[in-house]
Amino acid sequence: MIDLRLVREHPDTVRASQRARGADESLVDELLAADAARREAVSRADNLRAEQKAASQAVQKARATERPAVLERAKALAAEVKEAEEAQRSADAALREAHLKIPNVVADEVPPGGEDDAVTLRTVGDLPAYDFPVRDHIEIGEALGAIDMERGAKVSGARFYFLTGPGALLEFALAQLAISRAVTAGFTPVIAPALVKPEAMEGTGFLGEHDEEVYRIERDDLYLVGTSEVAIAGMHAKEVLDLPAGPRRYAGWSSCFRREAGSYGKDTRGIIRVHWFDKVEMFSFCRPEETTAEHLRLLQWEEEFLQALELPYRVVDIAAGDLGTSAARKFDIEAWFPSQGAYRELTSTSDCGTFQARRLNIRYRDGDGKPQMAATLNGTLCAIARTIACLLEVHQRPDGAVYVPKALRPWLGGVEQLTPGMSLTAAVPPA
RNA sequence: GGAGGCUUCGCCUAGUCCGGUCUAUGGCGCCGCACUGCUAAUGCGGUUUGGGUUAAUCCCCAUCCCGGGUUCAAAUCCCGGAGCCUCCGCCA
Repeated sequence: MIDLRLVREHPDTVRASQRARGADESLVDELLAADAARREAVSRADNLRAEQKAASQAVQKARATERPAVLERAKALAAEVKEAEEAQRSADAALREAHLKIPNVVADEVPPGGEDDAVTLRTVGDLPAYDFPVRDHIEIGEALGAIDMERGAKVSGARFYFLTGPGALLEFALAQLAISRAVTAGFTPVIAPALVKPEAMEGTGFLGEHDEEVYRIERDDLYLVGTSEVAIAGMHAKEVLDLPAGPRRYAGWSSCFRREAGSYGKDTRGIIRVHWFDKVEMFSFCRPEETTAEHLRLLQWEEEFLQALELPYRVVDIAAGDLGTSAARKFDIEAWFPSQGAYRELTSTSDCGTFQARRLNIRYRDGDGKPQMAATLNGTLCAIARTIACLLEVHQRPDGAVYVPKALRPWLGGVEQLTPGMSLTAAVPPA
C-alpha cells in the first residue's frame, strides 16, 4: 500500500510512477476520489455518534416526565448512526480496494521501459571456455545421478524433479554455505512456514494481478509461499519493532512453490523453472531512510555468494515496467549458463520501502518514541535448484565430472569434484 | 477431533455475576517538573493506538482478542470466530 499522504499531496508523482510501470494512471484519481468520499463519510458518522452519545446520556438523567421524549430522540439518532456507519463501512472498503490496486511508487533511479530494458550495471568473472562439447545441467546431472526428471514427472508432474545422491548432497552443502555466510554477516537464521494465511500473501503483494502464480489450499484458506519473504514479512505483522541500531536481518529457509502459469514453453527442460524448490532468502526490516544503503548491502552479499561459488555473473537494474507490485527498485543477478550461452536470473533483491509494512502494519519507534512505518527489503541468497543447475553447467569437465568450488568443499567431505559413480560417503562432512 | 479455562491502554492487574459519571482501577516501568552538594528517596503531573478536524492548539470519534447481534446505552448480555493453556483421543 502506498502512502495516502503522498497521493494527496503529490498525485503527479504517483501518476508518473503508474505511467513508468505501464499501469493505469486513472487509478490514482479513483484513489483520490475514494479517499475524499471516505473522509466525508467518517466525519458524518463521527458527528452523529457524538450527538447520539449525548442523547443516550440524557436518557439516564431525564426526569420521568421527560423520559419518553428524550428516549424517542435517542432512538431516532441511533437509527441515523446505524445508517451512517453502514455508509462509512462501504466507503472504507472502497478506499481499501482502490488503495490495493496501486503498486509501489517506483524509485527515481529506476530505468524506464519493460522486460528488455534492464540496464547492466557490471559484469563479473571471466566466461569459461570449453574445448569439448558443452552439456546442459540435465545431461550432466543425470549422468552424475544427481537429478531425476523423469521420476519427478511420474510422481508429481511436469516441472518436478528428484535430487538424488550427489544432487541431494549438493542441496545441503549450498544451504549450509548460505546459512553460515548469512549468520556470519549478522543475519538471524529462520526456518519459515511454507503455508501462510491470505493476509501474509496479500501483505507482501502476491495476490494482486499475479495471483495466478500462487498455489492456494482452498479447503483451509491457506497459500503455499513462493518465497519465504512472505512468511518472514508476516512474522512481524502488527508489531512495533525496535530498530535502534540499524536493520533487523533474517535469513529464511523454506520450500517455495510457483504455479508458473503463463510460462508454457519457457525453460521446459531441467530445473531452472520448476513448481517447487528450496531457497535461502535474506530479509531486512529497517527505517525508511536506510533502504537505499541496505539494498546495496543485500546485493553485495548476493554477489559475494556467487563469487564464492566461482560463477560468472552480471548485475542488472530492472526497468520500471518489470518491477513487482511491492518493489520500488530491483536488482537481479544473472549467472552464466554455458549450454544456453546466456546470462539467466539466479538471484534478485527488491527494495519495498514502506509498501509491505503499511499493508502488514509493521512499525518501529523513532527517536521521539513515536511509531512510524518500517521499511522492508528482500534478496535471494541461494535459490537451490537453479543454483545447482548453474554450478553443474559452469563447472562441468570433459569426463562428466563437476568441479566443486572451494567454498562448498567443507560441506561435501572435502571432495574437489563430483564424478559419476562416486562414493557418497566421501562427500559428506565428518559424522 | 472432544471437554474445560483464559485474553483489559509496554508488563502485571481491578472491573464482567447485576449494562449507564468506565471519560477503564491500582502497581511497575518510562518521560517531565519540583525538592535535595551528587545519586538515591520523595512529591506533583504526564504516559494505548488509529482516524476525523485544524495554520497549530483545542476538540470530536473509535479502540477492553476479532466479527456480528440485543439495547436509547455494551469491557459488562447473546451468537460466531481466533489465539494461548490444561486434560482426553489420534499422530511423527
